[in-house]
Amino acid sequence: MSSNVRVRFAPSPTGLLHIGGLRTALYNYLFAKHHNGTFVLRIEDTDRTRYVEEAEQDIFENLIWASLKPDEGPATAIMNSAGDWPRGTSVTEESALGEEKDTGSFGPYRQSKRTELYHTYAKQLVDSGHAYYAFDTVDEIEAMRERFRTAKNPTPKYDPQTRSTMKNSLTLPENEVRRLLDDGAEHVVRLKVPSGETVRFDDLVRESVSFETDGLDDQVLLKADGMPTYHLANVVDDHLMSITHVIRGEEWLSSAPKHILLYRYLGWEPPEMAHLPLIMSPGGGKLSKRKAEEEGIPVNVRDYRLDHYEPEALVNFLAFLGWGPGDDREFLTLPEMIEAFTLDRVNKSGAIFDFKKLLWFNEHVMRDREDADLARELQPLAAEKGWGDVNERFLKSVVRLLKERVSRLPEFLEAGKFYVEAPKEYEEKAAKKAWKEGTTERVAKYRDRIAALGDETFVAPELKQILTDLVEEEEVGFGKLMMPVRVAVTGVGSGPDLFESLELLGREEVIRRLDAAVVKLG
RNA sequence: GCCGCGUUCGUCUAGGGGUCUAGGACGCCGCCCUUUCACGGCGGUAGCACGGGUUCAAAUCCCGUACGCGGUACCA
Repeated sequence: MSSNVRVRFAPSPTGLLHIGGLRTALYNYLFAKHHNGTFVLRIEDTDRTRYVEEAEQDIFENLIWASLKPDEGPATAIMNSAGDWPRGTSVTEESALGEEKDTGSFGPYRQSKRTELYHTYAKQLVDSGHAYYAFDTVDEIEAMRERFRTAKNPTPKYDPQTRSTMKNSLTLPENEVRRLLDDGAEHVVRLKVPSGETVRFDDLVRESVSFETDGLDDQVLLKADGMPTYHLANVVDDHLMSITHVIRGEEWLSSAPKHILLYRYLGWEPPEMAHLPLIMSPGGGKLSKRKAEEEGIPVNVRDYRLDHYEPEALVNFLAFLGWGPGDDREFLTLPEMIEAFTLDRVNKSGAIFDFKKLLWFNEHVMRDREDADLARELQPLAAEKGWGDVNERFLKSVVRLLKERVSRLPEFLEAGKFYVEAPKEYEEKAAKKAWKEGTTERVAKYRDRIAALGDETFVAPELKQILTDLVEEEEVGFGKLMMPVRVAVTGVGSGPDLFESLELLGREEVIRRLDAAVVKLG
C-alpha cells in the first residue's frame, strides 16, 4: 500500500556525487519509505556552463551502491537494471546512459527536457504582474551595484528600489518592451518581489521561519539562455511532480521564501519543507571538497565505493550525522532506519564529519560479513596487488585470521602481505626485542622439530604443542621463542595467531623463513 | 554589511520545566582476557557558550550578547 507522500532528490550534475548529497538522498529515501511513499530522482541540469558529463552516471551508480534506488527517475540503463551493484567496482562502461524509458509517469526527470514548461509558467507570472522582463546586461547590473554600493550595503540587490533605474518591463514603455521582445533582444524574467511583506513558513526541522521580503532580491527566474534558474524550475517541477515534502540542505533555507512567493503567485499549495543541517568539516565550515581533502577525508561517494568501504557502514554513519533513532542503538539496517526515521528527530545544528567513527562503523559491518563473502570481494584486489593466483580458500583463511584487525577491505592485503611474501627485512624494534642470547639456537631447534612434521601434521595445534614442549625443556617463557618465530616469519612483532599463520604458510615456506632469519638475525 | 539559522563531553547524540550529582556511542586513558597486536569485557576522562529574566524549580521557556554556520549570482 502506498501513500501519497512523494519526495525527491534533485542533484545538479555539476560534479561527482558528494557525501552530503548522499545524506540528503538518504533522508529523502528514509522519509519516503517510512511513509510508504515514492522516492523520485530528478536531475537539475539547468546550468549548461557547469555541466559535467560523467556526473549523472556517477549519481546513479552511487545511489544504487548505497541501496537508495529511486522509484522514479530519468531514463538510464542503470536505473532500469536489477538494482544490486557490485561493491567497489567502477561500472561506468557497462552502464552507459541508455535510451530506455523513464521510470515513473511524471517525467521527463531532467530539467533540460522541460524548458517549455518553465517558459509557460514564467509567462503566466509576467501576465499576472508577479514577474517582469529585464533587458539589462551583466555589465549594466554590475554598474548598478557599483552605483549603489556603500559600506553598509556592499552588494546592492536588484530590488524594488534599484529596479526603477534599470532596463525592464516595469520602467520601459510598453511598445518599447514589445519591440525588444519581437527583435529577440536578450532578456531574463525576474520575480517581482513585493515590499513590506513577511513570508513565514513552518519548516519541519526548524519550525517557524520568517523572512522580510525587503531582504529579498528580484530573483531571475528565466535566464538569458532560455534555461530556468533553480528557483523557478524547482517550484514548477515539485508542483507538477506532486512532491509533498521538500527535504534539502540548509543552504537552501535562505531561498525558501522566494519559493513560497512563487507558489503563491502560481496559485499552488507549497509542499512541506524540511531543511537539513549541513555536514561540516572537522576544521569548521561546510564540508567542501577542498577543505575535506586537506583533512584527508574523501568527499566523493565514488571514492568510498572504489576504496571498498562497506556501503551499509557509510549509510549508517551518514544517517547518524544529524539524526538518531532516539534510543541507544548504533547499528541499524536500512529497514530499521526506515522504521525509525522521522523528521522531528533531525537535528538543527551542523554535524562534523568524524572519520574515525566511520571506520568504526565499517569495521562492524565487515566483521558481520561471511569470510567467504569477503574473500570473494578480495580476490580481484589481491590479483591486482600481485598476490598471484591465490585461491579463494586461501583468501578465506587470510580473512578469518585478519578480520578483527582491519578497518577496510583493502587493508587485508597490507596486513596479510607476509602470507604471500617472505619478509625482506625485520622491523628493527621487534627484532631487537625478540632476538636475544640463545635465541638462534632455540629457533633452530624448533625449526628442526617442525621440519620433521608431515604434511597432515603441520597444523596449528601441533605446531603450538611443539613450541610449548620446547620452551619447557629450555626453561624459558613462551614468548622467548614465540616472538622470535613471529618476527622471523612475519617480519614484525605483532599480528594474527602465529600457529594458524604457520599452518597457512606451509612447512616449506616456514622452514625457509626460519633459516633466513637465523642467518640474518643470528 | 545585511538577512536567516544554530549553540549539551574533542566528535555524533539523548534529554523539551522537577526523576539530570546530564544518559549512550566514537575517540582517548587504564585494567582484565591473551603467545604479540587486535577483538572482546570492565572502568575512567570530559559537556548544558555567556548574561539577564520568568518560575517554588530551567540544560529545558523568554530576551540580549558572544561565537559558529549558511545565504546575499543570469550556480545549484
